[in-house]
Amino acid sequence: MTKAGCRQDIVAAATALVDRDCAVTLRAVSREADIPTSSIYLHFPGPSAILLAVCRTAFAELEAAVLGASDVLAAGLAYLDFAALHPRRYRVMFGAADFAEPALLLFTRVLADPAVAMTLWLGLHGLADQSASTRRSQRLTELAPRLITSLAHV
Amino acid sequence: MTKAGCRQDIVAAATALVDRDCAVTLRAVSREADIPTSSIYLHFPGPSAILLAVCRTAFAELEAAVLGASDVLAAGLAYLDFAALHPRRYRVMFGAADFAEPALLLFTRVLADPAVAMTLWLGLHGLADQSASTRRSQRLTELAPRLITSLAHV
DNA sequence: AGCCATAAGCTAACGGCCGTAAGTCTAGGA
DNA sequence: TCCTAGACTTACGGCCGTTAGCTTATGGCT
Repeated sequence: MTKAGCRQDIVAAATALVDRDCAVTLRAVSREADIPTSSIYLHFPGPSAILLAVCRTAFAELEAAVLGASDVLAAGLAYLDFAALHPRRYRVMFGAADFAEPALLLFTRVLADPAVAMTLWLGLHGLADQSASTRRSQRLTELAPRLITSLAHV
Repeated sequence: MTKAGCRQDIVAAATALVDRDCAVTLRAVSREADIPTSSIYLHFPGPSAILLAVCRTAFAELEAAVLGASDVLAAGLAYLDFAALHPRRYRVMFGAADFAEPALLLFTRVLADPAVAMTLWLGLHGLADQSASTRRSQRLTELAPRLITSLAHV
């Protein structure tokens, strides 16, 4: 038997590339997953489809974390934790792909008022996006709870 | 006399590429500015230096707009206006490059308390980053003033 | 004024990585 | 046994960064 991997292996390999912030190219993915480049076409039509799959998987994880929280503060902190834990993945989700709409919907499930939900998410996103790129995380996490409670009571 | 352009032409060409969200490669810039590729080396050591110059120029413009505002609300709106007017440039500034520190400093000049300045900027950045990528701008601009005043009085 | 060193401007090419596809080989069911 | 579909190798064309080398203009010196 040969390998040629399965869809899941490919997504895992691509995710690893994202986390190391390498470019997600067919060749890089095939190297990472140790399968021939052209075998990828058996599972995906092209590179962008792989990236989309990575984002969908990552978003599902983020969604579970947020919905598993007991109150608004915990949900906000869970959101920020995800971004701090997987900074590159977070940036790809809202940079290359556009998962803003699903994220918004996510917070309307936590916080009924849509305007407040949007405001909260925008603030969280600003913080998450920046904590993803710099070494300011210390200062940022300190004021996260204040930011969240402030935004949730506009 | 020949062309070969000058530093300014190169930055302008690269900025145009960013705004059209094309990749800023030496060859793309040289095509855009109508100069030979290798002439770029007379002004820049490589592609990333060009992108940095683009970001610096854009940030100077953003800074002028924010500092020209009369009060905090106007400053916040000026910040958002810039992002809405030059969405790709904004994303490159805080994505590829990291202009978070300067932006933070900028708001400590508008708003004395550093913690409040940071909170305000994080909220603005979240909104700006998302208004840059989607057609939600309508809904977003409506709640911008509320967001700003709410954040500026944490 | 005439000449030459120097630097600017440019063409062309090298090697590398990319997406994609054509073609070969192999295993396993009809 | 033959046929089909998965797995794989190889190659094509394109864009990239970078550099070597040619041509042309410039400016100081005799």
